[in-house]
Amino acid sequence: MDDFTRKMAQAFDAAPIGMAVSHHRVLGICNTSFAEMLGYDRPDLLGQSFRILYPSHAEFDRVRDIGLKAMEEHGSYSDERMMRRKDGVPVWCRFRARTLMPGDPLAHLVMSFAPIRDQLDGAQLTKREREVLSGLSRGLTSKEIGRELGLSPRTIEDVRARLLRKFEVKNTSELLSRMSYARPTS
Amino acid sequence: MDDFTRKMAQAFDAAPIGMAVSHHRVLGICNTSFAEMLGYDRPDLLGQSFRILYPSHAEFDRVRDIGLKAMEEHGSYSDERMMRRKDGVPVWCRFRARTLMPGDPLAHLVMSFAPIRDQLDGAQLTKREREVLSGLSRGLTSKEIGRELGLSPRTIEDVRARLLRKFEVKNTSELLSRMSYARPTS
DNA sequence: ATCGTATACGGTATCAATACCGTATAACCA
DNA sequence: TGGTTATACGGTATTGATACCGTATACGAT
Repeated sequence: MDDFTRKMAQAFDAAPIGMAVSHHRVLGICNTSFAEMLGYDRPDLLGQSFRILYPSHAEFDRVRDIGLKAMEEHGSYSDERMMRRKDGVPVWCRFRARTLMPGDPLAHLVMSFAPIRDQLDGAQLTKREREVLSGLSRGLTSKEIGRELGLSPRTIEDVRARLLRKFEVKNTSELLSRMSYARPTS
Repeated sequence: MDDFTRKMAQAFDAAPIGMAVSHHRVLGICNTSFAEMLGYDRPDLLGQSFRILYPSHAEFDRVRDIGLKAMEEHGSYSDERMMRRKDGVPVWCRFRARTLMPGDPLAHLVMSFAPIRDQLDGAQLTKREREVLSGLSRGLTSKEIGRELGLSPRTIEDVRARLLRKFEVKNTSELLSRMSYARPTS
């Protein structure tokens, strides 16, 4: 066996980002990061439909055609989407895909999934935390976010402090550099 | 050779995100996306020092120890950094790394590179601005960045202010959230 | 039922960030 | 040659962030 092939396979497996290959929305192979990100043991995923990795059947249907045109034209596509962990917890991901068959993109897809909150390890954000994070990413002060949400600035500082603890970061700048963006989902 | 290995190698190669493996800062293997992102033909990269992929020797030295501690503790590290294309154009990237040897992290690294934006609103970052931005994304204060770069904290504040003006943002938090790839540009 | 956590708010103290004022040098460009 | 920008540094003044102290309610889990 070719040494390069072996090394590339090892790199795929150990990649610091979730990766998977699908054929017509059925998972062919994936790496360790991918299985871990979604809370599965890898063998349980092989051959499964991607249906189980989305929050709902509707969402699964919805994302199918998204990006099809881009992949037919450019061979690749990227967006942000919600995935569903085995325990039901939603995971926001930066999703990237490249098709190996531009004529029928879904026939052979190579995808990468980068969890947006990669330092959090299972903890999820509360509604308040998402709301505050949204304000912070827009450069608002605690006072301004408080006004926006109808709360005392002190409360915003509490939430902010909780975010810093959760992510084990020193300040808001480091927090935002670890996150992409957060919008309130409810 | 088993079929899985072959498929994983193909997935590595065709991944929609730049990937590379290094041994003590020398590139072992990389995929097509990685070579394309940096403007090289892949064969020209194999066996090369990562030095040529950074904007300067100083930058190359500077990023070496960043994240070492995190990798010793958690096995992985992630930040945002500037890479240098073959034609000299800087590329701002989301960088992720996992080490296969936590005792000596640089000995065997698997990395992914996701370009954040090809041009930052037309604004080119100077060397100083990149250095300061790097510190800010790690949560350092002006005083700490000044120490790291051997400059007065006042100078760091000047550079920081220039960054805020360039990107038309209110504060450092908004700056760093705009630098994140996942945030839709306004 | 008690524990932990999220929520919400008050105070105080300290440090950091930001915005101004100023000077100065060096580089580059029209 | 003058104009612009980046670099580098000093001062001061104000606002913001962060870390503590405290209280209180609500809710879910063990």
